[in-house]
Amino acid sequence: MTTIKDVAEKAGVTVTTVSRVLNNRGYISERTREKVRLVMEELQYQPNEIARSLTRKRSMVLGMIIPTIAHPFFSEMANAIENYASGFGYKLLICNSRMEQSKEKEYIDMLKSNRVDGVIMGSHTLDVQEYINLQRPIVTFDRRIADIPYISSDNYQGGQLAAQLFISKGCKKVAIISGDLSLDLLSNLRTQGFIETLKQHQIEPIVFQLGSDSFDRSTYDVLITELIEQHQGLDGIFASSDIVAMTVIKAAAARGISIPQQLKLIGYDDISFAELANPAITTIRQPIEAMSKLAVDLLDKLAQGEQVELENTLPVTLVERDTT
Amino acid sequence: MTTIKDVAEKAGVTVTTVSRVLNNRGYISERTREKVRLVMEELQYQPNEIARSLTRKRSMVLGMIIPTIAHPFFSEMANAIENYASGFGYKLLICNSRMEQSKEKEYIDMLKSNRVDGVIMGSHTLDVQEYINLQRPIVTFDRRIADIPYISSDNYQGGQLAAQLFISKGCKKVAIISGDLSLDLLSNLRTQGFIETLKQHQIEPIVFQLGSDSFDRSTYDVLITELIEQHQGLDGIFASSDIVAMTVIKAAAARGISIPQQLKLIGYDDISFAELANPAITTIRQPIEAMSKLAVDLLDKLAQGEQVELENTLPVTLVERDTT
DNA sequence: TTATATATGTCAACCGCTTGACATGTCAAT
DNA sequence: ATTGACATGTCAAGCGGTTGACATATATAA
Repeated sequence: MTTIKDVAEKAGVTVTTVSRVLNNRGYISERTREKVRLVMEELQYQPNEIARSLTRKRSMVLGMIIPTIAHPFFSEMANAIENYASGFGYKLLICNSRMEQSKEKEYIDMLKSNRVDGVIMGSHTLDVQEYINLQRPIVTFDRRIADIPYISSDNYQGGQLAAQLFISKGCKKVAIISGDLSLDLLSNLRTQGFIETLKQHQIEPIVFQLGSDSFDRSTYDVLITELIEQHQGLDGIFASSDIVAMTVIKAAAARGISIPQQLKLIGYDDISFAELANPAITTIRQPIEAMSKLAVDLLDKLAQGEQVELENTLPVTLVERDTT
Repeated sequence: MTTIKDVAEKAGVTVTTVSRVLNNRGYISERTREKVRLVMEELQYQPNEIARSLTRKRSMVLGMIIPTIAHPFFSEMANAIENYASGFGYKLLICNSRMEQSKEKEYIDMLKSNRVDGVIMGSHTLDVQEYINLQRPIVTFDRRIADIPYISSDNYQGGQLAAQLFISKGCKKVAIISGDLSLDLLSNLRTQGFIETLKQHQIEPIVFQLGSDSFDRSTYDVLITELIEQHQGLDGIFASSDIVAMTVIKAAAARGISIPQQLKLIGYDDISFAELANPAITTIRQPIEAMSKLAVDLLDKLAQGEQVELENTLPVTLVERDTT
């Protein structure tokens, strides 16, 4: 590959000069600048970013550790992050932890070794200490860890909104399908908001926990079928994600339960499939785009040594479609 | 950050020795090895991979350029690729071209500058030459470009399978919703296989092209509604992707057309949502996992300077569910 | 005329690690 | 006593760029 030296020689200048046009610093006449640019073109010169990263001590790479990019919520988020971050010149490294501690640890070390400029944590199986040892800008999604800035949507509000909708529709016997409540995740506030709001209206919801392995869809249907069969007469289900909601739709259809007539259903996330589902899912929309931008902005600020807000909670909105 | 020098000093050896235990080369006594390892632990030493990449001339990074990671087909593929590639020690850089030439070009240059060890191209808006200029291992999906190895599923066979299923179900008036046939994509062979097979049975399918911007879902419903209304009495639709199929389901439901009774529907890809849809979609399954592995294997071989097969077509399978 | 901004060059250290060349020393086997 | 495998060290160049220090030359403004 052609190096800066090759360019310098061919252009009849020194590497310092070439470096100057490359980085726009120091004095350079338009003449020289053009000459150098031309040679770069001719030689198809691409500066070696690895070498640059080494000296600059900035890799311009962001790492994102998530359970799996195959999950639409994460893939939509990764998409938004990459789109926005690329505007800053950042690249995005994807790491699928598969919710395994060992993988998560490996990735953290890897990102550290690769001197990424920031880490976005969307998978949280490790102890607090491991994250802190990262020693570089980091933000988490939906989990509060020590002094690490976190981003989340207003889960409590999400629960409230869902509850209020059920109430306004006159539901009497409702259930919430939650994630693993024993995990220290902010998303569990949804359940809290949901329950508390319903209680104010003298309704005691059934709480149904989906295992901790909640990114594994294969067990969903069995569990959800179980829920529906054990609790006849349910007239409202608040699912912890749109994917779970889709499974509920299928389970209901299989039993001849009509949605929304007999059973009302609310999802969570508003991934693009929520609208595509049949019937289209009423859901609590997380502001994925805004959360993604915020993540990048925070990391960028942290990288510049700026202080940032630790708690970043964005509002959710109810998107009513055809399941309520 | 602690460097190899710090480790060497603290362990009372030279950097050469530390480098030796790091890379497992040369003679090293178990004693020294342990001593060095211990110091690494204590100092929380993480070798700077950027520096290593610079000398080794291998970044251990793979780049993947796709229209958008938000599309389930690509996110599932990225997931499979990342999972498999991480076993080789490769990291995955995601690039969303959004089907824009300028972005695609930028990413190609970026990957070149970052000296990635391989590129997976799933977005093809540029001229052949641009890809060749990349000068490093590259594989493409679903497009044949000069001497670049490509991977694709057997699209023609996919079209055949769909056609045969319609025939066996006794469909008489069928349509295919294809992508942009003017693009030089192997996926267009689906249409060919479909049409040719049907013609052998004296059926002339209606071919309906979805614009080239086929990763933009927003226009789907209007177009598909149009198709259904303009061609009353359709009893079979072969959609170019499961997502399109989901839109067909909705459009049909909105018009009271029952699937599969009145209209049979076959999707393509078998993304995980195909099964989750209501009704579950009968589809042509692309072997995403196998294709992904193959991509990594090919790149890895190319990186080692080995020769690889240029044409890599993997068989598809029909997965019959509830829409046929 | 003098001061100052502009334009370029030379030189060399540095980023953190790898690696080849070569020297030296230990220890066990012959 | 000799040989050779093993263990470690020293030295230094190289990967491709960046950057500060300093020198010099020209052009322009005061």
